[in-house]
Amino acid sequence: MTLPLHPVSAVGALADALRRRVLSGEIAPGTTLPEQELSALYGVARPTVREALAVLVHEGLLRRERHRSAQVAEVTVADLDDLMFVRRPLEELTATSLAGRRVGEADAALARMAALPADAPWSEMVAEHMALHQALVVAVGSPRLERLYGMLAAETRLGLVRLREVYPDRHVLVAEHGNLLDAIGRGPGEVAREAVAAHLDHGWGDH
Amino acid sequence: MTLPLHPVSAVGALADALRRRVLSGEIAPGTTLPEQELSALYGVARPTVREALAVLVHEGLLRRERHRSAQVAEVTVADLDDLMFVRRPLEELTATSLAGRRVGEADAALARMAALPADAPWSEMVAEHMALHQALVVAVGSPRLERLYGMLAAETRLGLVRLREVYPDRHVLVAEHGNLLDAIGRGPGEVAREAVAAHLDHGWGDH
DNA sequence: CATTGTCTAGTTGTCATACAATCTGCCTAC
DNA sequence: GTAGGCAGATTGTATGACAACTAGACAATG
Repeated sequence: MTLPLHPVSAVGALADALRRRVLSGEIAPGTTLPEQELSALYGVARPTVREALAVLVHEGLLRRERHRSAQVAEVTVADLDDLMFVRRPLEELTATSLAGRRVGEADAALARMAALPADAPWSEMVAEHMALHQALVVAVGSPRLERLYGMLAAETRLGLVRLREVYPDRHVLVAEHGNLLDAIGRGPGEVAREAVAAHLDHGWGDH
Repeated sequence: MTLPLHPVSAVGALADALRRRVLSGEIAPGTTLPEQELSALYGVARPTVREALAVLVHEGLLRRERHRSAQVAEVTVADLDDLMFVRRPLEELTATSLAGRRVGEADAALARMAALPADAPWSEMVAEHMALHQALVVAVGSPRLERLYGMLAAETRLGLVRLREVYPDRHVLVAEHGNLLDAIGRGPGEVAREAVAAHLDHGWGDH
């Protein structure tokens, strides 16, 4: 078996860089991103910029209309609700599929989350949180589930960054995910599914 | 409210054309699609071709590796299973969300399906079938559900074209979908969900 | 005053061309 | 027969250009 080592393409690198800046909040929602400007800023050709923008548009981080500059997406409360609406069945599918299994990668992410110092930036918490869910999805071993979840992941993360108030105490977040992993690892499918439901309900029913 | 009328872009038109040819089976799985060739064939520039290919790759119709021509995806049985695996929760979500509603567009698609002459090409059957499911998804009104389903739709369709043997008698297909729409329109969420499960189980448990 | 027509500047959509990096297949040498 | 290397083909990226389109300002008209 050959290991896929990832030669970075210019588009990929640029997409990564932009994604990081958007997710960190450095580029505010609504900001326009003219292609020329990015081309000059990063020293790449405009077609390269276009492809990178297309990637981010597909991820839901940017929006683009004909003959108008790409804009950083504004995430409304309605968007977050919609996001949860479609995320739920996928998370449930993940949990029931994994029922009875313990996912090492997810446990590791939880451990890193728990080990974060109290004054660590919220964005790191979010990053580990996403890594945990991502690990679960990958463990299922369904390429399409992974693709679908990936599409939602970036947008979810963008939303989380803006909703940090939901979890005033970070320990609650850690504990909740501990329960989730336990329920998946221990119980039959039904238990795992309920744990997911409880988890998703917590921060989202009210705002 | 502004109605979105969409002027066709060159990329969009090219993507449509290629999609049609792939889905109709005119271009066999495994066929390579060199960019130059397409560029010359359709009389558009290579960057335009690249963007169009990127769209189809995202839809799962084509696969591309670095420095290799794009290929029409081969749909294995494992792929179809995986496809159903992720489609199921989304279809269930759709059905439960719509429970108690009758979707005019879906009924119309069903009617068109029933009206197809016995010797109509199978691909038309497939097209109306997809239109029906698409109509249901759209009726839910969740932009993200629509996006996710759209990603799976093209691939599903590619698979259906190769599995026409599942439904030797077309009337069965029509009847089954009639039942599905009825169950959704009539019953509470649970009934609708079961109807979906029954529908998806039929052609797929065995092959 | 409100509406409409027009102009201008800026940005994107597309094209043409070119070159470097890389893969593939074939050919040669051992 | 296998290893090594060469040539052709194809993609990845860059450069430059022009047409199409949008938005905003401004003048003309009712």
